[in-house]
Amino acid sequence: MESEVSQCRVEEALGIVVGKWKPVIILYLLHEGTKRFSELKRSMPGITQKMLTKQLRELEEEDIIKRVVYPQVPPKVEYSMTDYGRTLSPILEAMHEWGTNHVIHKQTIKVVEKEA
Amino acid sequence: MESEVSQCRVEEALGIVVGKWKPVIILYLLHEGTKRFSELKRSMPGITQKMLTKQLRELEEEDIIKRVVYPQVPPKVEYSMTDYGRTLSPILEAMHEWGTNHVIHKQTIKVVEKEA
DNA sequence: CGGTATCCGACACGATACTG
DNA sequence: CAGTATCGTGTCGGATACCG
Repeated sequence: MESEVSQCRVEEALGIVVGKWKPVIILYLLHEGTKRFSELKRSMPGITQKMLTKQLRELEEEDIIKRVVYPQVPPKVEYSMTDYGRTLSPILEAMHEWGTNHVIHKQTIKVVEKEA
Repeated sequence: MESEVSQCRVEEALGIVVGKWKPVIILYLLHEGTKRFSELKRSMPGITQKMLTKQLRELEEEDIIKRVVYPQVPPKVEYSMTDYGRTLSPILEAMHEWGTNHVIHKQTIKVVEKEA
């Protein structure tokens, strides 16, 4: 098996989860199930409607989340993970765990550097 | 356990591996061991010296890779993964695998859409 | 309620040239 | 060989305003 740099498919996965709010959205929907647009917005202080809409559309485009519109007034739109989207769960959880540890590791590095 | 959006640490991990060439560099060093700057450059067609240097410096900064300079003429610099950097391996491999499957999945989606 | 439309700044990335 | 330095560009994300 040749170690061909050109056939690295990490970018394919990264492209899905990269984005200021995408990991948060995915983890939130994974843990909380189905949520309305306004609930998502309320759960993410600082996000603008434009950004939330954009990130949701991109995730929907990649079949990670499902968007259901209820034709009524006032409008109601619900978002949830697709079965396929749920396959991202191990990766996201692994990154969350690694990231948590990394925060600690960075402190360790700084201490070592100071002692040197 | 509260599902607090603000304490999502996925970004911490993402910040390390995001970058046009970082996943490629990491996977290459994971698989091939220690490599010189020129070997890395030769293995990544299209990368510029500036970008390679920058990505390597950032990975070194986070203690993912190790940089060893041999004080001689002409210069020789070797790069390799740190033990800590190797802890990224499961995540990178998982993303590579997921990404490989995603390429196939996208085709499936398009077919389904056309039939609809 | 759940969106669009428009403008704008920051920065990632690239091309190119120069250096100990 | 293994880098800097400089300049240019496109995309991402934020602020703000308006709409069915």
